[in-house]
Amino acid sequence: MRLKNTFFYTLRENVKDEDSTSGNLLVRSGMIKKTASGIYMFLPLGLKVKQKLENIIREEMDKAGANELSMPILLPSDVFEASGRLSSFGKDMFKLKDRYERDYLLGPTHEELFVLAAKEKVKSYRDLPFNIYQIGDKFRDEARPRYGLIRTREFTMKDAYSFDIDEAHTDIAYSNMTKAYHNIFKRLDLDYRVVKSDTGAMGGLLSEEYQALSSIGEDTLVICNKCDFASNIEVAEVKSNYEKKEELKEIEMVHTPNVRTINDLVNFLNIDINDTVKSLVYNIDGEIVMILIKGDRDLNETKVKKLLGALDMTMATEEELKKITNGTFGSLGPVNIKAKIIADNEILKMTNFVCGANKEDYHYINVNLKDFDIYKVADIVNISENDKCPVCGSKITFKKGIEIGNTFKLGTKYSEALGLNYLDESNKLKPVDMGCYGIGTARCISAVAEQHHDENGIIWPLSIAPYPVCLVLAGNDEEMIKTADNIYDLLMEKGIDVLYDDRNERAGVKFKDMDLIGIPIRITVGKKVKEGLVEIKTRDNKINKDVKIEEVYDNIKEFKINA
RNA sequence: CGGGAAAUAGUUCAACUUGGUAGAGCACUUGAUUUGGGAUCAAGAAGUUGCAGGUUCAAAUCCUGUUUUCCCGACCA
Repeated sequence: MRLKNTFFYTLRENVKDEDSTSGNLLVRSGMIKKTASGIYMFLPLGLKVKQKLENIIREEMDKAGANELSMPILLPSDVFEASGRLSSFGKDMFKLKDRYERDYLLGPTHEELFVLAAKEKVKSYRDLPFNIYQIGDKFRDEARPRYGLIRTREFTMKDAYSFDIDEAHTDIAYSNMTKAYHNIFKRLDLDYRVVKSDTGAMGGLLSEEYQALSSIGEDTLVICNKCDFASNIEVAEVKSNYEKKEELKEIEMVHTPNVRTINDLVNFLNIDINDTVKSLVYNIDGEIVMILIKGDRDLNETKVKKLLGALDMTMATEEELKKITNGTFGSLGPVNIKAKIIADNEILKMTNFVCGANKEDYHYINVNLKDFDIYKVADIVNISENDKCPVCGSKITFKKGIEIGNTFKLGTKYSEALGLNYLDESNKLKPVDMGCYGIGTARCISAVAEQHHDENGIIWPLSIAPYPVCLVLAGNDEEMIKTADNIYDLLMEKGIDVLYDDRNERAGVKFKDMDLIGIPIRITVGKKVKEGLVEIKTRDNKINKDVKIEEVYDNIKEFKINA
């Protein structure tokens, strides 16, 4: 494409409403533009990248035997009522009414519709297995959109669903998808990890996430330095070997003026943080519950929810706190509390510890298990970098990741809720076993830009660069123009998509722009045309050489652009 | 949803404290000189100061409301 007379622009300065490097680069290079919080335009260059990425996904999905289809975005609410997710998605859904006041919503996800589609086909075990997918837009009213395309309210996603007769067969479909995912993310040149994760609102048996490593990642990944253990922190098991055995002393109340936090407490009483217990009060599905963890630990709400089968948990308000104690937030403890108590595993190994006395400015010392009743004990804290790998006991490392894809074994949750059954060989009615596989396509674009850039701009991998090759006309005498025109015509004829910068700009401006938008291969037609030479340079600076004009195509061929 | 900051030309910001003709850099237009890493000089064009109300002779500036955006946190298949 010739740049002159096309919709192309770049910005020299960062914009103020983008918070991430990748977001700013994508905006400055004229690929995307924010319309409202979490809503973006895709401009010509950005759309090219998006389409290339989607085509890679499409190729790999089709190769894996999946069939593409397209689902509507505007959905009647009752589709979600049947599966019970109208309430579990809650505020995240964009809701609207039609002219007859009937309830509709913009689809935040499409499991229900895919099940409805499958019901049309599936009658017998002979109709299974199959895998269907779409690449389409989802709408979620995120509380806090951020980081460019990483967390948006309208976004494109590939979602695929496998349908099988039982779990064993879903396993086959699942590993098939796993292979396809590795192919896809390798082609995008992403540095990523596969981690175990929470099944969350999806429900189901197993969930794995594909996480692109990045400092702006919103997820914390726990990775073993030795074995292949890798997990999202929200489900990483804590195997603590903490234990302290002492002769039990008698509980005693002490005056602790202005002590509010665990750190205050440790400093004031001059004690080991391991001898303190943090008491947290939560409203869990309407019930006020106290949760006990060792003073240096952070609570993992995902684990608590899973333990109780709860949907919603928020920290108690002052009003809610008053229902169970006269104490205030800085002085809570389990002794004589009027609430169920849930304790972390480590609490059982502690003796003579310190906790709040449910009376402002007072704490108990020498508290022991005999001083209160525990309703449930479980692993409910976040793993820390000081903990050991729960599988092999080696050292672990934390990394930040952007969730670019996930895969679920759903089991029969949706097929049972929505009546997707088949007749097996013995004429028995059975629910279909399902798997579900997502990729956040727009999010991948940001992840790639986040991992591949330098101070001058984006460095796209060949696979999704808006154009693989740019041709810079660095001068305006006739011989140069003629040479550049010829090269352009030749390469286009050979099927190579060239971005020809024939603008009436100085060479420096063109170089800067081509670097910013990140075209992987640059051909420069300049002064050396007189000697019969042009320059070939790659954006990553690995190649920078002069070649004979008649050998340009042979050189470009070596990059295997259309392979 | 809680806490904080902000909204002025396409964009990044100034002017607000102490009310009185809204300025600059980048981008844009024209001309000259330049021409391989975001050129220089000169001359221009560009704004209902987010919106609505109020105070005042006079409001970008003070007051009230409202909307939007951003940040920290909560939340988040």
